[in-house]
Amino acid sequence: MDERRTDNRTHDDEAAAAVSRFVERFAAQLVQAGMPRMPARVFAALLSSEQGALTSAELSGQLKVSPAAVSGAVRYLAQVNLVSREREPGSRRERYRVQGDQWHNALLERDTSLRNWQTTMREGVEQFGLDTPQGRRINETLEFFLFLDKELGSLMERWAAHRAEHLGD
Amino acid sequence: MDERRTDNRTHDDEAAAAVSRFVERFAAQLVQAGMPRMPARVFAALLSSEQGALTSAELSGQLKVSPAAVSGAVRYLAQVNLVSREREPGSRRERYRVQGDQWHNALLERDTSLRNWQTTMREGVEQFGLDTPQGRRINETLEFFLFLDKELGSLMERWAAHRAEHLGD
DNA sequence: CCTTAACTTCACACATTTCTGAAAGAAGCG
DNA sequence: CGCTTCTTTCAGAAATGTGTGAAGTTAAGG
Repeated sequence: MDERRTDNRTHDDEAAAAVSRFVERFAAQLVQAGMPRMPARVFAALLSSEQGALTSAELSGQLKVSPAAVSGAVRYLAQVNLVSREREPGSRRERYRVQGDQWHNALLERDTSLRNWQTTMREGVEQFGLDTPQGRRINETLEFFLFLDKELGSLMERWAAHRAEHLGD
Repeated sequence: MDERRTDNRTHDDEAAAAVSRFVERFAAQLVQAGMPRMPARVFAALLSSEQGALTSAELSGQLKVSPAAVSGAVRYLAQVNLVSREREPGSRRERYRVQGDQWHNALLERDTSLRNWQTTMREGVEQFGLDTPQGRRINETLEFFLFLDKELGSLMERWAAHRAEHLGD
């Protein structure tokens, strides 16, 4: 691991490879958590980029995939509010940026997902009735989701506070 | 266990179909949350069953899949601690049971998953260093996971309390 | 022991998902 | 306008995932 100042070429390659290793590991974890592969890789690359933003071409080059793949991945990420698209003024290039702190929120998927669970569970309770073991079991799950919905709100508030305090204003 | 009435047949079929509809909807939601298809269906069926437990044969019949498929699904579910296997004493039958309340915990994946995130993020911070924007960004994510780890503990305690009060005694 | 029921493993077929190359679509700039 | 550059769409190829039948493994019960 003794990399002297031989020349910039190998040095840069090393660095790029190291970044790539982290990106792929990060992406793998996102995949495990249920995110499709390419969106995961794109997101990890963005988060690991200096500006927190990259162009389509940069992503395409760095991840060694076609522009088409990047396009699809970005569409997905934008849909779940993990990246925003910006037009660079004076160029046709589009720049994709990670939503700095909102991605923590997204991880807990509070918005729609939780509500969907609630309605599904409510239907189950209705169907089986509280006079059956199944009904009561499913009702408990419903209550759990209601509880979560309530609690996660204040949890994120506490996070915002913690964050402000720790990382400075 | 026996057929008495003439209309029992249609009545039972109705009921079974209704259960099936709920099971499939439930399963679909689990799939959307990242669970493989067959494990999702098996889990939903178990949770919707009267005893919260079914045998391999019952699952196979109810879900209209081969025993092999059930086997694979159960292996997955056991691995993520969503079901436990029980041997029925006087028989070769195996019985799979939902982990009553522990599945709520599992949903929040506190155990291993969160730790894995932490180590991945730590590696990222180390690699980029806190003197880079990337490093700081990833560090913030690391802090978020540490925060979550801490908070989810007390959240689940509160849930246990809420639950005991509401359904307990 | 041997039989047999119950579950598991494995190789393969079928389906779905995911990525690519090609072509069409937008938007700056001369 | 029309040229050029970047992005998106789309059909299809490649990769992955998923479920089945058949053979293998384990253990109950004669």
